[in-house]
Amino acid sequence: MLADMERRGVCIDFAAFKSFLAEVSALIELHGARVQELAGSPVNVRSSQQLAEVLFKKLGLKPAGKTPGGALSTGSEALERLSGQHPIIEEILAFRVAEKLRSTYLEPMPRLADAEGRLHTRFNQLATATGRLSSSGPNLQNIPIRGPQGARMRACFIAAPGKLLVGADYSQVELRVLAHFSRDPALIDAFQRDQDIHSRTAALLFDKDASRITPDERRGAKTINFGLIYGMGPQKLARELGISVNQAKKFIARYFEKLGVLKAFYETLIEDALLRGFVTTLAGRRRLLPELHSRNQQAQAQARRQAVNTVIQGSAADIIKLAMLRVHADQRLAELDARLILQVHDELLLEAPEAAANEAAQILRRLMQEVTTLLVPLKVDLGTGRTWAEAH
DNA sequence: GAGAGGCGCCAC
DNA sequence: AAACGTGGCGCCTCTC
Ligand SMILES: Nc1nc2c(ncn2[C@H]2C[C@H](O)[C@@H](COP(=O)(O)OP(=O)(O)OP(=O)(O)O)O2)c(=O)[nH]1
Ligand SMILES: [Mn+2]
Ligand SMILES: [Mn+2]
Repeated sequence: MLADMERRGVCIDFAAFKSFLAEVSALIELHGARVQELAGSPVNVRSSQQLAEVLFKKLGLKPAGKTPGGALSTGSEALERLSGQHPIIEEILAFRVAEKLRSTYLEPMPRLADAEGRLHTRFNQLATATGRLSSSGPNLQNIPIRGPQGARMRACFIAAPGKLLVGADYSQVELRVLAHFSRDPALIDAFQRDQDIHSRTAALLFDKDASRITPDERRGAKTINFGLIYGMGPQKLARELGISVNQAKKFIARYFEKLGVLKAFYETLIEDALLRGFVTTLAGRRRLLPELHSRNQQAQAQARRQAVNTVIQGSAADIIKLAMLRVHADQRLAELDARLILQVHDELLLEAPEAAANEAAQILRRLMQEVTTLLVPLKVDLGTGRTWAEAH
């Protein structure tokens, strides 16, 4: 099945890639030149070492953090803290955004397409610790989606002439899996009422009605929700939310206030993992976590977070893999000539003849939702269109 | 020129 | 950068 998906590939819009690349290249020129001017001496903006030299020695800015290797960080989160202190910061950040698009997506991908204009990834089955697939050569699981540039990037991936893309993505999938495993009444209740926890968190964070939340705001809420359930600390939360560390501590306390059963589940899961030396997913996949017994507190804490994450992320991976087998085996989808082309962790993308797309979408949704029965419903969001931007 | 490690950053 | 986790890839730097 995965080999079929790899062989089939996905169609790309060369003209869209080309015009996007032209605009992005102009931005790289512009911001690159401004960085040179503001630095006062030639500097390779692509070199974090040279950049640190300019920012923290020449210009005397105060470093906002260090890298794991001990160097002064020039990562975007560290630079944003210096925003406003010197105009070069904004220019570096703008350069980086454009350069990322050029170097990772816009230049390489059109060159990798075959004679029919299709791009073929590899779906790796043994590359992750949790049971997820990975994608490489090129990676089609990390195509930009955020902001206007994200939408434009996704619109570069299209259906073949006469066909449509059908996208299906599990709603809040790891929160639902967590509700199932933990049996926490507050979580179970939320999903039995078909609530959108990401939107709810976004509404709280941005202080607006849940119905008026933008996709990017909702993505921000995901980071908070998954961050918190997988053990994010108050310092990072404070930074994410732009609040004080004390406020962040209170936020975390309030977040888990009504999730006592969830907390107890974490305890049981860790106890069990300590005893056995591994954790187990829904389908029985195991991950060994020897660091749970480490004398190094940091390594042990990391292993605890990994234990929790692996059960949930790995079970979500089990679920979609099973669904993919059902999709592949479905007679009606085969008759319709609706074919799986991509998997993006909890999303499936099919290519189907225009006239068949609607029926294919309904079948796909049903297969995904009903692939297994949890204590909460599995919900699938659908999209259909000429481009991946519309199908997501 | 190849390969490794570090950094940085895209996605889920 | 930080007590979220899971990935892959481009560029730089250093080594051989
Ligand atoms: N630990 C962690 N996991 C994440 C993060 N982003 C996504 N994931 C995992 C958990 C998600 O349920 C799963 C699928 O990602 P999606 O973007 O589809 O989000 P989700 O399904 O939760 O919401 P949605 O589809 O928008 O209703 O990937 C993250 O920032 N941290
Ligand atoms: Mn989803
Ligand atoms: Mn998704």
